[in-house]
Order: sequence, then C-alpha cells, then structure tokens
Amino acid sequence: MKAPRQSDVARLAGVSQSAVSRVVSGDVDRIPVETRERILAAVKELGYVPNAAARNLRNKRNRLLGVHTFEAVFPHAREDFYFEFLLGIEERAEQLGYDLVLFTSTGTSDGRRRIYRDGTNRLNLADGTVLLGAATDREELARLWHDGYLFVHIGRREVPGAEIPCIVPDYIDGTDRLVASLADRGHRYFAYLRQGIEQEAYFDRRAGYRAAVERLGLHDRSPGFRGEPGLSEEWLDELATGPETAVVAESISLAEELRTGLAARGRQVPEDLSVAVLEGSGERWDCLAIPRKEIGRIAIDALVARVEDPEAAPVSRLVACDLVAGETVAAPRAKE
Amino acid sequence: MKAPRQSDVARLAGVSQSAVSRVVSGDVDRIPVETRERILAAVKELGYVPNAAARNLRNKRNRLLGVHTFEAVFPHAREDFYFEFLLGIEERAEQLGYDLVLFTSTGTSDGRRRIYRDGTNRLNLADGTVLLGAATDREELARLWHDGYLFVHIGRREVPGAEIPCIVPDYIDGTDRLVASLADRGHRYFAYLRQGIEQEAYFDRRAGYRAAVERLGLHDRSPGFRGEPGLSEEWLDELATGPETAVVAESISLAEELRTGLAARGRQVPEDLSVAVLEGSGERWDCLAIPRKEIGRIAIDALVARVEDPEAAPVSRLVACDLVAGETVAAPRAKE
DNA sequence: TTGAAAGCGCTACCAA
DNA sequence: TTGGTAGCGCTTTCAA
Repeated sequence: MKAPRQSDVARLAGVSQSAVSRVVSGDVDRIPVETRERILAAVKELGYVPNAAARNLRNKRNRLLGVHTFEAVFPHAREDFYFEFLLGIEERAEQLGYDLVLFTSTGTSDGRRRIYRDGTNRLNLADGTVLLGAATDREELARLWHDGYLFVHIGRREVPGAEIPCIVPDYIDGTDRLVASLADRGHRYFAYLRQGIEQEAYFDRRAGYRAAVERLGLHDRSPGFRGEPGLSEEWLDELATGPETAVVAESISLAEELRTGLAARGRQVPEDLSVAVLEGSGERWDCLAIPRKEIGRIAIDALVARVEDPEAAPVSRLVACDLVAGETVAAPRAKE
Repeated sequence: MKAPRQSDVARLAGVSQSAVSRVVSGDVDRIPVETRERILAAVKELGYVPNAAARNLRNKRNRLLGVHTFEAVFPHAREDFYFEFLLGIEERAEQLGYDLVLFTSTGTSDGRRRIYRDGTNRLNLADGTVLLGAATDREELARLWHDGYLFVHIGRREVPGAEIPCIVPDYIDGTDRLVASLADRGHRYFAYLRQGIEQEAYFDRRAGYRAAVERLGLHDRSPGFRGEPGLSEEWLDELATGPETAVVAESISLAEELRTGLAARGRQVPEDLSVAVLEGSGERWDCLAIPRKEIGRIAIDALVARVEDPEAAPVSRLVACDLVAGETVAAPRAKE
C-alpha cells in the first residue's frame, strides 16, 4: 500500500532509475521505443504516480499558484466582491494547467488573514501568488517584496520602498470617460460626491474627475470636489435649485442618499438631475463597471509570465473599465 | 535575492544547521535560550522562511488539503451547489490551520475535470483530498482508492471493489421523518413523484419513503411509488379526485409541475393537497434541507482525523437533514 | 543509449 | 546541549 517510487518501477522494468525519470517526465528523445514501453508497462502495473513534493524540491516549480485573500473567500464570494475575480483566476489557471492554493491557514481570530505568521509564511508552497482584498497590511507587502516572492496584487497598493506589481482597474481613465460622456450629452455644471475613504482607488477616481473637468472646461462648485466627503442638507438644497445638472458619486450609497434627498425636495433623477456612479451596480444606475473577471485572468497571466520566465520584469497593468448605461442619466434640462 | 537556507542562518548564527532546524520547527526543548535567540536573530536578519517543498518531502506532510470538484467551482458556487460545501470546508480548514488546494489543472475541453491525466494525478500535493460534485467517474474513484490515497467523497458513491469513505446527507432518515411529520398532521393517503435519476442519493430517499409508509401503515398507489418516473396527465386527474391528501416529490420541478397541473384542475396547494419536496428550496416549499455547510466541515474533520492519525480507519458519515416548514403543507381536508 | 551519482533543503537519529 | 549525517524521491549531468 506504500506508494511505489521510480526505483521500484526501474527494478521491475529492468532499467535504471534515471531511465524511468526520463520517460515519466517526458524527456523521451533518446530512449528507444522498446525500453520506453517496458517502463510504461511497469508504471501501469505498479500504479506509479510521481511524488509531487520531490519534484517540487528538485524543480523549484510546482504548477501551483497561490491565492491569498485577506479574509475568508466564500462568505464574500456571494456578495460578489471576490467572486468575479476568482472566476477569472480559476478559468485562466485551468486553461494554463495550474492548480490553485487558497491560503486559509493564517486566519487570525478577528477573521483577518495575515501573510506572515510567527515570522514565517507559506506562500512558497506556490510558484507565485495573487493577493487580493481590502485593507492589506502594507508592512507585510513590503516584506514579501523584499523577500523576493513572486506575486501580483489585485488593486493598486503603494508601499514606500517597494514596487508592488498591481493589476488595477483604470479608474482615472474610466472616470474621465464617464464625465466626458456626460459632457457630450450637454452637461456643463457638475457636482461630485466623495466618500470618506482615503485609498489609492479613490485617489484615481478623483484625479480622473478633475482631469476631465479641467480639460473640458466644466464647472464644479461642490464640497466633494473641494475635498469634503458626504452629502449635507445644504448641498441638497443647492443641488435642487442651483445650476448643476449632473452629479458624479463615488458610491451607490451616496447616490441613493442623493436621490432620496432630491425626492424630498421635489426633484427627480434623471429628469431634473443626472446621476452617475463610480462603481459597479446591479441596479439601474449609470456607472463604471470594474472588469473583475478580466482582472482575475490578467493577474494569472502576469504571474505565469514571470513564473515561466524568471528574467521577466514585474509589471503593473491598468485594465480599462466599461461605462454602463443605466436609467439615471438624461440630457440636462434648463432650470426655470 | 536567492532564498536563504538553514545553512545560511546557521553560518550567521555560528551554530549547526540542525540547531536551526530545531529552533524553526519549534522542537526547542533542549536549546538554551541564548542560542535560540541568536538563531532567531539570524533568521530575522536574513528573512529566512522554510522551504515548503523540502519540508514536505521530508515530513510527508503539508498541512495542505485538496479540493477536487468535477467541474469549475466558481461558476457553480453562485448557483449554490458547491457554495455551501465550500463555506464549511474553508471555515474548518482555517480553524485547523490547513491551506487548501483547488485542483483546477486537470480540466478537459468539455469542462469536466478528471483526477487522472496521462495516468498521473496531482492529488499527492495534498495530505488528503475532498472530492465533491456530480457524476464522478467511478473508475477513477476505484483507482484512487486502490492507489491508497487519503480522500473523502461528499455524497454517497458506491464503487464495486472499493470502499469509498463518504460524507452523505441522511436521506433515508430525513425522508422517513418528513413522511412521519405528514402522517402526524393526519395524512394517510400519499403519492410519490419520482425523477428519472438512478443514483445513490435517490435510492436512499425512496428507501426512507418506503420504510415510513410501511411502518406507519400509510397508503400509496402512485406510479412513482411503484417505480415509474414523472407525472402523467392521468395521475394528475387521479390526484385531483382521488383519496390522496399528501404528495412527496423528489424535486422542486416535479412539485411545480404538480402545482400547475392541479391548478388547471381547480385544486390548490396546500388547501386540497399538501406537497413536500425532498430537496432544499429557496422558495416556500416544505422540504428537506441538506446541511451543506456542516457536511463540508465534517468532511474536513474526517480527512484531518486520518491525516493526523494514519492508523485511523476511513469512515463514512451520515449527516442528519433538517425538515424545513414551508407553505405547502396543511392538514388534510376531507374530499367531497 | 544507459546508468551512477550528486544534490534540491529539510528533519531526526545518533554520537560526542 | 550540540552537530554530523543519512536519507525523503526526484532530475540532470557526466561518464561509460
């Protein structure tokens, strides 16, 4: 019942162990057909299967890619956060013939998952790892990078002193195009609703917004544009009566708050005010769609490229976002 | 940039490699604190992390559990088929400090995943593997079992000549209890709607149904009870007018067909006829709920028990199903 | 064409 | 308490 080794196969076939190794690992060029068939027969008879651990040790390769999420995958998969990424990751890994390791072992009691635990990490089980998720501990990323691990991060993460390879939605360009499409429909007076989150992904949206406003000579006198988060009653009053005809919101919840506030003031979306959202939406908002599945695929490609060519330089990639038409944008209406 | 090994640490700390090994693998009893701290300092300075492949080769253990599904996980996760199982698997693996390998590499062009590919399999990457999914190739299971792999199968699978350890919902008992609960409410005349699927899980439901009918002295003259699948127009006519007051259906789709057919005959569920379903349901059917998450957890426990004690005998486990009350069962009404 | 042998990095046994 | 050393099963070089 013990697993047979190459030496067992070799003995049975009456050849040397190295011959067996050559045959089973497909380096078959210089082995006569007849010998090969004897070996293959012995392999079959004994039910020989190569020992993965030994191969890994020898080859420094695994055909194993890691997926590290900073919290449990499946509870969130349902909420679609990880889900689409994983879809792309799994699909591409399957196409390329890699297996996937889910790093689940380092969960802490608070539900977060760390990379290092007791100064050690298991990422080297895999040939390379995709990191994804919110609120990464930047120290860990920096250390990982310094330790020379092969990884890519989904979502932009800037860490001083390290150059993290990231696959990121191009929020700058996406936001810029979204604003441009509003301008195309005739909007000139804009307002921006900002969240209280200070993170790379939001910096990008703000940069894209500002760029479009300046380039297209649009007007924005909103607190959000000047850096103030949230939506005040005063601004709702302003929006209800002021010159603004289009609002760009960082989140669906802000957009919803806006719609409610406007309704209370007798204003409708999109008849009185057009609203677009800078994140994906299952509902009918006009919005920016993050191509999550594609990002997952690209992350695997980026990783595999480096696994298979260790000389290859780490690269970050921007992935274009789609503009999704909904029912919350219309042409501007002149206010009385 | 090359990963440091124990020998590097040893040199820096001025001790032998075996001392380093002892310290980093926690076998620390007989090492003076002072030495240990020197070693730990060297570990930290070099950023040493143990090589998983080497450990694995040496220890024959990985703290890695495999998950093999017979098709892609994520597309189906959404439909809730794999999802709840995986939730339990992930949760328990995390608690026990194991990582998970998703075997994605053996996808074939038709979307199915095999275990063996070119006579080889990668399951030995993991200490043990949970197999789950529909339509397993029984040959592969038999071979796996013969080759002495450590695995458990979610869902019952009988293979001649092999004794597959399975974690299965207890359909026999669950169906029996469901029928008993109908009988408790006063139902005596039953009908059974059978699918055209011949699989262990359905055999069990049928066995449980038969057992309850016989034990409780109930009546059933339905074709389904006698072995005929589907739901004919004739039977709908019979059910609309006959003595039956309760119907047990193997699937939601059969139950829906029934409801539609009865409605066409002026009969309502549950006023005229109570209906219970032998699978889970997001809707309002009275049904049997498969405790998927718990099964996932138990599968991991069963696997880990054997990983950690190779002497332990493989066991199959039955997991009790819950009866879920819906809106499709009522007390029987005397037919006019 | 074939085989002997040197490691891959680690653990654990045994001797000092 | 410490360290030398023998492998774990495999790949690959080098020599026959």
